[in-house]
Amino acid sequence: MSTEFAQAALLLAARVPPGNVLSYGDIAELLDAGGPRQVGAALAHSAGTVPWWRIVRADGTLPPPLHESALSHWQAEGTPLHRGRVSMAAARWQPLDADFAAIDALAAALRTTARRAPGPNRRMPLL
DNA sequence: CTTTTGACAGCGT
DNA sequence: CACGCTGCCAAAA
Repeated sequence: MSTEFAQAALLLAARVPPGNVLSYGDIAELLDAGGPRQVGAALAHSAGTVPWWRIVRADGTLPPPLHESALSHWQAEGTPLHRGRVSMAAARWQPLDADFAAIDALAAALRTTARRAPGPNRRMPLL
């Protein structure tokens, strides 16, 4: 079972529309919890259950093994690229007001459920 | 309790 | 553009 943060990170990642991306750091910042590395850890553990190619490093690249395979997805979705890497300025997802509401709710839920001993009934209020 | 380890980020050289 | 370093946060050893 994954941590609350991991679930929240994956849920948020799943909200990123095709053709857009968010950086690992963006996820952490939007959730106002953890850090880029925690987001990376969450995705690493997810094993394909989310559109992982929409979460990239701040410079628009992905670590060696993933970068190449991500290219086909980016091309298929029409993600703005620039010299083989994602053009962050153009591709970065700009959440709408409705999205922010959902994200804030998610972050708030995370804040209240996280940090307590892993009890039998820890549940993330889904979107 | 301390150390190591990551799908990271930013800055200096 | 490429390294190299430091800062970062949490989980695992």
